[in-house]
Amino acid sequence: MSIKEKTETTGKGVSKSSSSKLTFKQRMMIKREQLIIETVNSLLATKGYDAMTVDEIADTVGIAKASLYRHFPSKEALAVGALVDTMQAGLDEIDKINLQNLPAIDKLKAITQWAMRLKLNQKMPNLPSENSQLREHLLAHEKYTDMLVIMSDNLGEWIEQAQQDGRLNTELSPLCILYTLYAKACDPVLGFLKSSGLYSDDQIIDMVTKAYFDGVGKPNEK
Amino acid sequence: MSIKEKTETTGKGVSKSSSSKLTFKQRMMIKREQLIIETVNSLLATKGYDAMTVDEIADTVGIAKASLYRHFPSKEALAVGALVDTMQAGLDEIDKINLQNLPAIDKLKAITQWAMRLKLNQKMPNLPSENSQLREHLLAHEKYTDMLVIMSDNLGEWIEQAQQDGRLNTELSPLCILYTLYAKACDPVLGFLKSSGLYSDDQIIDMVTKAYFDGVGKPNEK
DNA sequence: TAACTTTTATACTAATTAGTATAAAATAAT
DNA sequence: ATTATTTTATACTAATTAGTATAAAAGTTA
Repeated sequence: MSIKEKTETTGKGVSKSSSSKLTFKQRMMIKREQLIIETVNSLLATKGYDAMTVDEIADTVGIAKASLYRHFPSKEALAVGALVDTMQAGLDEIDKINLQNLPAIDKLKAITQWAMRLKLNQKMPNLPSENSQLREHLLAHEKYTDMLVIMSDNLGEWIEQAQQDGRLNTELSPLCILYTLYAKACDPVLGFLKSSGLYSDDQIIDMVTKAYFDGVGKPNEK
Repeated sequence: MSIKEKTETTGKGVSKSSSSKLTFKQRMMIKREQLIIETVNSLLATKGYDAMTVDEIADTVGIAKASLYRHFPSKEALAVGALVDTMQAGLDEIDKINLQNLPAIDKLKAITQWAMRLKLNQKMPNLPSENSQLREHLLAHEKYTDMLVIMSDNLGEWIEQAQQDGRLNTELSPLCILYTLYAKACDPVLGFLKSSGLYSDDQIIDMVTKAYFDGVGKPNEK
């Protein structure tokens, strides 16, 4: 491999900031890396990290394992790459929502529903379990933690604004609301309701949104 | 091993119905089986099925692996045993609650809080992920599915009663409420709030109960 | 003490799987 | 066409781990 043509690999992706001058090869590289990430996200969503094998990823993507390892140096790097990608998608969505001039409460509903739809489509990776190797790695990964902080700051602002607007329960601390909001992204209820076959995705999202914001208790008298 | 003294093993436990005439050995057997189950539940709660190893279980219990396999024939049987045990504890708790003459809504709060406390104490086993081997095994295990049906029927009655009492949101289907209730037993929010170090267990349970029944939205004006 | 049972420590097997090495095949570049 | 590069298929290593075999140690019963 000539130095001139050396492309950025190992999941860092071909840096998007390096102008629009990309060779055909680099384009293909990016395209395939996206496909890999999507596959890993799907497998993380359905099977979880431990049960997902690298051979399986390669087979699903349709490339040789050796090629996979030219993009990402390890299974953990694959998972981290997928989680970072999903986090970035969340940040992008937050930016998009911030462009519209909505009340804070509606911004919160919008991002919650975005996450739930991802989960329903089995594209939301499962969080690694509490004491896992992967979790430690994730929290040691600066890019990921940076993104997590940015997202939490942004959601935190929305939450505090919504409380000031009198649209969020002020008996609950912002931290508690933040965590419960994150939890919607991995809520098993969505999958259960879906597999019941009784509801459309939209109905499910509607129900769970109501349950979350209005509570399951005391009937809603409109 | 003489036939006379053959004790029930393999996780079925020494049948409690077989009178109170138990030899010392049988007592020890039961005692140890309980210890094993507790250990497995704790490991399932903290690490999950895949990351939990049989050697680890044996070490934690403090017995040899061979002895472990005299109680349970496989790793899956260990996990199923632990899940059945937790399910039984839930059914026992439901019976206990049914003895008190509470409004249905308070029964629902009571069982929810019982489950959350178990989770906070890291004794609530994590549900196996959607497409896992263990899940299939569980759903093929008659005892477990029977218990699940009994529990769901009982909770379903409470839910419908509470809706008739005007204490549960009637916009939500009983099925949706049932699933969200089950989800409280594995809600990651509890662990997050705990690890923040800001709240006592009671405070956490109080907050999450409020969030669940009253909703995070629209402030509670009492 | 002597006969019997259970537990333990240890070492093994067989299966799985992350990651690597290599040579052939395919693709691209000149 | 020829050269350089990349991908692929295949096979391998090394580590992990579920489950078993075995003989010594510990405990129980008579």
